[in-house]
Amino acid sequence: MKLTSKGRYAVMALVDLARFDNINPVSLRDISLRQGISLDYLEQIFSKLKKNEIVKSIRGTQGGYILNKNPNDIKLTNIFHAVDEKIKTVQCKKESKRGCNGKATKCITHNLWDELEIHINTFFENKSLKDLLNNNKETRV
Amino acid sequence: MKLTSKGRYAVMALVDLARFDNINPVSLRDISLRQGISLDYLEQIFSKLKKNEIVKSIRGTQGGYILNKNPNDIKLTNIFHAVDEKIKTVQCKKESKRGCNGKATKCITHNLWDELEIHINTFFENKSLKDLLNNNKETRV
DNA sequence: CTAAACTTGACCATTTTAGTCAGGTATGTA
DNA sequence: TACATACCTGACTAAAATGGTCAAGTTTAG
Ligand code: FES
Ligand code: FES
Repeated sequence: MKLTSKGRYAVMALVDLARFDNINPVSLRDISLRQGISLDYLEQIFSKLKKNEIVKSIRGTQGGYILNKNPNDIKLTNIFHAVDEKIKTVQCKKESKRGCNGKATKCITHNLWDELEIHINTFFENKSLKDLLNNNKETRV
Repeated sequence: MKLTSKGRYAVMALVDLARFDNINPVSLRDISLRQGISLDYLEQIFSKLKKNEIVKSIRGTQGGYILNKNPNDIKLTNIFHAVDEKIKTVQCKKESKRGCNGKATKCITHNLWDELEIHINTFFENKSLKDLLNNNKETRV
């Protein structure tokens, strides 16, 4: 059970972006340098963030990305969803009536994993980009 | 972020075992049939559970496995640890002072992932095999 | 007009996962 | 004592996921 770097980088990059986007759009190049993430990889990630309306892009020289929402309204859930970082604890398809073993009933641990998934998602729903900014300022002082 | 089937099967098999081990040891063959898990794969898993003193084995005809502890004392944490199902949210080495980007300080999201890891582990520490048995009985009624 | 920066899509090496396979060894029962 | 049952061990591997790179654009400020 581990986090993929896609989700990790997405959050990292957005925190960086949120810090600097007050004045000008922020270029991926800058984020790449500051956070040590490959530029090509960042492009993939931001393409998805844009499709999900979390950021806006500005083309041309001096272009870059800016947030499309208030940091307080961008939850980790939104970010993870955007870059396909899925929380998958159950093996079966949730909608299906069949269990993961192919039987007609759900397996004996199905409810447990479902509970776990809710537990984790709760964490993500309660964290916004704003929280991370504050948190980071605190630890800086 | 997903659970591997090693962890999932381990818990599934142990719940099955806990239900039937009152009278006789339970053979992997039976668990395999009831839960639809490959026998060869179960053997790998139980080898680890045994090394970690979660189950005991009885060889020969009519042999099988029995729990080595009270179901109330077997937490999900113990099971996951035994089969190497690790929760890995941070990228960096925790003990190291360096960040995941190779820099001298921890990255701006490190604290967040650490918090997440604690959040998940709390869930596992508070769930015992006993809870799962009860839970399952309840949903059966 | 040109350099900076976004855009798109194909491609790929490595690692992890989820097992299988092939041999054992121990022991209760007939 | 034979033999079937069930544990035990380690090597092997196909398929999927991961974590990127590479190439070839388009857009626009200056
Ligand atoms: S995880 Fe849903 S049926 Fe097993
Ligand atoms: S996750 Fe620990 S430094 Fe980035």
